[in-house]
Amino acid sequence: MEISSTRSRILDAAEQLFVQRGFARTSLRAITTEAKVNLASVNYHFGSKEALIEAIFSRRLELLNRKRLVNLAALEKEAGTRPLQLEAVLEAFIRPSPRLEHEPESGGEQFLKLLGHAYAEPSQHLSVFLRRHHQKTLTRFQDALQQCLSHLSADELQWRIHFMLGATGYALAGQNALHLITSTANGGPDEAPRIIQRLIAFIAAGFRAPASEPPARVAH
Amino acid sequence: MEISSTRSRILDAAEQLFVQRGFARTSLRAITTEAKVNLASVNYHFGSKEALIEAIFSRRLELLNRKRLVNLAALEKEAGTRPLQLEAVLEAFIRPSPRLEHEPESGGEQFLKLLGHAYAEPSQHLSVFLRRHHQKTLTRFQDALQQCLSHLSADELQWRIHFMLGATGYALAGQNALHLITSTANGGPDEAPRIIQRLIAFIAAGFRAPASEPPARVAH
DNA sequence: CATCTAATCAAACGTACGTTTAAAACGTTT
DNA sequence: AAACGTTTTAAACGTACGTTTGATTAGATG
Repeated sequence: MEISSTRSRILDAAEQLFVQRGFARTSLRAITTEAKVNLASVNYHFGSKEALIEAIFSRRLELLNRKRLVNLAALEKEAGTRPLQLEAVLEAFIRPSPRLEHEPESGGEQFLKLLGHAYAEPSQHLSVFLRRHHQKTLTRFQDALQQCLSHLSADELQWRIHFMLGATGYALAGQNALHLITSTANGGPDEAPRIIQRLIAFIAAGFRAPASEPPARVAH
Repeated sequence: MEISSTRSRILDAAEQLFVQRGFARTSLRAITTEAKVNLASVNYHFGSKEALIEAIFSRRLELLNRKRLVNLAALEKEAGTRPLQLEAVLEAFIRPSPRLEHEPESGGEQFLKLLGHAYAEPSQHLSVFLRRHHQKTLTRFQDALQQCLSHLSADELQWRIHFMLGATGYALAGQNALHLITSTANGGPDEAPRIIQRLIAFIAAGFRAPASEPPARVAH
């Protein structure tokens, strides 16, 4: 049973165009032309452009975060009473990113770029929406990481998670910064597993760093 | 001699509004109203909205990258023939970020948020512009880092620089992700030095991680 | 076959936008 | 004070946008 060809055609076309051009600079007319549907059908099926954007994120994020939680649960089950391995936890979090394990059927290869846009986008509404979607997953992983890294205070851990999100998002979302450096590294399509491996090595070391002591009060 | 009160008023107002609302959703009318100047003066002084955006970035990035290079040069001079210390190089790069050493006179406190927007913005024109501005600084720092980290291949180093940029930008640009985690960490205004210290500890450890070996070819 | 609901369609609406124009005001030079 | 280039101003232009409307079609229900 197909829920509505029109509905999904809009979602697919919109996602693709939003990735390429961003939210504001992608018009409903461009979306409906690409999707080969009538202009009014967006407002009919979704209500508004903003609601369409949310629908796109819901579709991907639910799957993404579910996979992350499933991975983590499997990890914990396998470990039994032994402590979790840091790298394994990180991999459980990062692996499900749509772009990495390219899933052609779901077409979500470039979705992470969209997440990047969303976090940079200063729309209050959207960021509240994203927070709601991520919260459960993040607190869950925070607990798991705290177990691996008992030498870190909760504060310190949160900051490092923050850094991890930044490094991950940036690494996966764009080639932009890659070419900032005169690049010898060409990102072939199958470099993805290599990137994730490098990323995890980098982040794991960052997490394992000794807690930084408070800054000394300097006279000037 | 004041170059033009109108010109700088536009730059200041535009920068502030762009940070708050993004590029696309900030109209010239909003900018000129905020700046208390005539609508047409933007096109008179800058030519177009896009040129205005570039002017804003030029103003900040030139100062930012100059400071970074000056810091690095001072570091090298001080070190003489001895190898540079990794943390010092990282600090030379990150410290000049306008938000951290808040310089009220230049008003660039929130400029990093704008950089975040720019990198997420899929406008080809803007990203080319930014690349041009950053290139010299980044290759310079890449060389310095390579000296500190001779165990890393050029490829591996570039990726780690990439990760660094992500973590840094994300950490400094937004409180967004902070509150993704149910946050006990409240970011007081003078937490900035603490953040930078944590950030450098995290990144330095990431850089020092042993080079990740190529992934084993798995049958499935 | 009649009836009803959901979906599609072409067309139009109102608005907000970046940009242009042409006149006025200003400041400096002669 | 006259002439000139520069800057400011109010008004308008044309366009592209998100959304709404009302008619039409399609498919299910009785």
